[in-house]
Amino acid sequence: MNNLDQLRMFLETVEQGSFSACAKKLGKVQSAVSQGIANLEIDLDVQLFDRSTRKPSLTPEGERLKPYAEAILHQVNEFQAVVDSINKEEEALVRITFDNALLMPALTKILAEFDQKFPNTSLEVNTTSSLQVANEVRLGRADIGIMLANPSFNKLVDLCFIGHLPFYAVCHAEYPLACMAKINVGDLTAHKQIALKEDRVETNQSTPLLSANLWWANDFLNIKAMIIQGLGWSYLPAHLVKQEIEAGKLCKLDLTFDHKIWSPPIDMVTEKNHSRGPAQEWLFEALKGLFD
Amino acid sequence: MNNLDQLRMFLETVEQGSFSACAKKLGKVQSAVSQGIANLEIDLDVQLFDRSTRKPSLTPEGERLKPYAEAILHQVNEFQAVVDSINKEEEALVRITFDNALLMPALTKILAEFDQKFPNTSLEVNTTSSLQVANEVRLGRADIGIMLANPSFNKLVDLCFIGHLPFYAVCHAEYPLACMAKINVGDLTAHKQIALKEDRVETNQSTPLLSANLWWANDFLNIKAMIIQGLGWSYLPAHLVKQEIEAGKLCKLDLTFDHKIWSPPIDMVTEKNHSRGPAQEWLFEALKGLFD
DNA sequence: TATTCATATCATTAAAAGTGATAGTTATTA
DNA sequence: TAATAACTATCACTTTTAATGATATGAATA
Repeated sequence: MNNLDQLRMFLETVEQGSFSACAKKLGKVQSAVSQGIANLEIDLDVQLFDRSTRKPSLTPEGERLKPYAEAILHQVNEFQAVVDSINKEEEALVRITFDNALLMPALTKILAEFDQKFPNTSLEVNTTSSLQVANEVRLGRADIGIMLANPSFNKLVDLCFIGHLPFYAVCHAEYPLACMAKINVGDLTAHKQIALKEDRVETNQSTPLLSANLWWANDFLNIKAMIIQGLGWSYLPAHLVKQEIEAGKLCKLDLTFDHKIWSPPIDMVTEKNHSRGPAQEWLFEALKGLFD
Repeated sequence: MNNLDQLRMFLETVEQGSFSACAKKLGKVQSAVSQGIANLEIDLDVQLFDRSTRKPSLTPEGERLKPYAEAILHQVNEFQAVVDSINKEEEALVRITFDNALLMPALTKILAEFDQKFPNTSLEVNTTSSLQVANEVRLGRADIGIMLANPSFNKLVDLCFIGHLPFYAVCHAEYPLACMAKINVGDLTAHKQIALKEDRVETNQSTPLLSANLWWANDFLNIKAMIIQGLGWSYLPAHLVKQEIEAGKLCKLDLTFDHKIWSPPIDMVTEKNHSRGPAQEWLFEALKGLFD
């Protein structure tokens, strides 16, 4: 086997039911198809079509070979798709790293759209702490990062503000604070607050520390699990607790001093002065609308 | 993409590390490869090799396309293998049906060898009762059958004696008969025998019925399960109970009247006056040695 | 620096594929 | 049944594509 055009004729003739219709479809003259398939049959030493009737029909051997021919042409199409992707200068790989507090439905939706638009570009998705995000980008280990904003990085990477991540102060529905109205700072001191350990040296926590009795965790999912156990209260990303609040499993605290929802700013991070291919560019623009 | 030879040159050059070595390997002159790859690059509009050094090395784009090219050629090889199979007149499918008492290691070993010898021939394996086996073959629903011999079929199909299937009389190690020496027919009457329901009208059972208290089952595996439960004793194919006897879980009965092991004859069945392709022929010959 | 090994290029030749005309065959229909 | 329409096979011819062999050039090696 050496000639893909002959395979195309083979399959198109099966599809169309005649050599001349196949020729029309493939933009050739009838005799080209007639000879092409005859040559294929000679090459393989296999009779593919039964020509005793007006319309050529597959022999059992042709029937047996058809799926194999289809598999070849399928692979050829995959190959061509990657060639086209290369010629559009699409990246082979885009790497995105974000704080795992940000793994929300709106984000995974964007990734799904990315898959549709760039089927030939691989995506590497990593989560880490916000502090590490900027580092990963700066060291060239990620192309795009998303993190809780932190001014100490603005010299090392390109930052782009994309919105606020709303946090709710929550506790379990059975926890004493759950049914309490108009909670003030003093009311909290007696209760355990579970807070994110952020390793920030120079700047504040992204959410305030209000209770005297503090526990720490390095991941919001850990904190959520402890809150569900009824161990205390905490500020948690709204998207992480929305379902549980609606189900009545967790409660938002009625804090008198939180005039509006606590919402730390979120930055998108890219390497300084770095050009982007179309896939990365698309993802960059899409992520700007993450909080819309 | 239209030219598989160019893809072969592409991959062989990567393999060999040079155009001239590739040419030697593919039986062409160096300039053919040089031009062939140049044409491929023009056709794809993708630079595959970096020629700045003495030995051409893959560009990142070439690296990215390499596995796709390999996939195409892999499918082409599969295609060619089936073509070769067809030209050796190998069957697309061979169907074998046998009594499920015969599903023994020696048989599955033969099937594994078949897979090695005829990778492009599908195998359909069915089990049924011995009585049905000959019918399946006669009606053209199986190519080869194996069954407990039954003379009533010798007009309808071709029969070929291939050996004896040894049966052991067994019971559970805790069953009263287990430790009894020199059991005679009278000793058995008081115990429950579990026998295969064979639906034979004209001929005898393949194993004798000796107890007055009889239970029936249509599958040796069912009988085995009941024996393991300690429900009674039975004649079972040796290969089905060998392990359990060695493990001391089941016991062979010490029958005074069974001078030698009970071993009904096994016949191989094929359609009358029917020509066989090479795969079926090989399987037929291999199965003759099933009991060696 | 000379040598070796490898690639690119090119004119030429060989092979393969496509074209258009024609004749023959199989269904359809008048 | 004969005429017609719709296909396919074949063939001489043209066009396109691939292979060849010779030569020039450039990179590694000693």
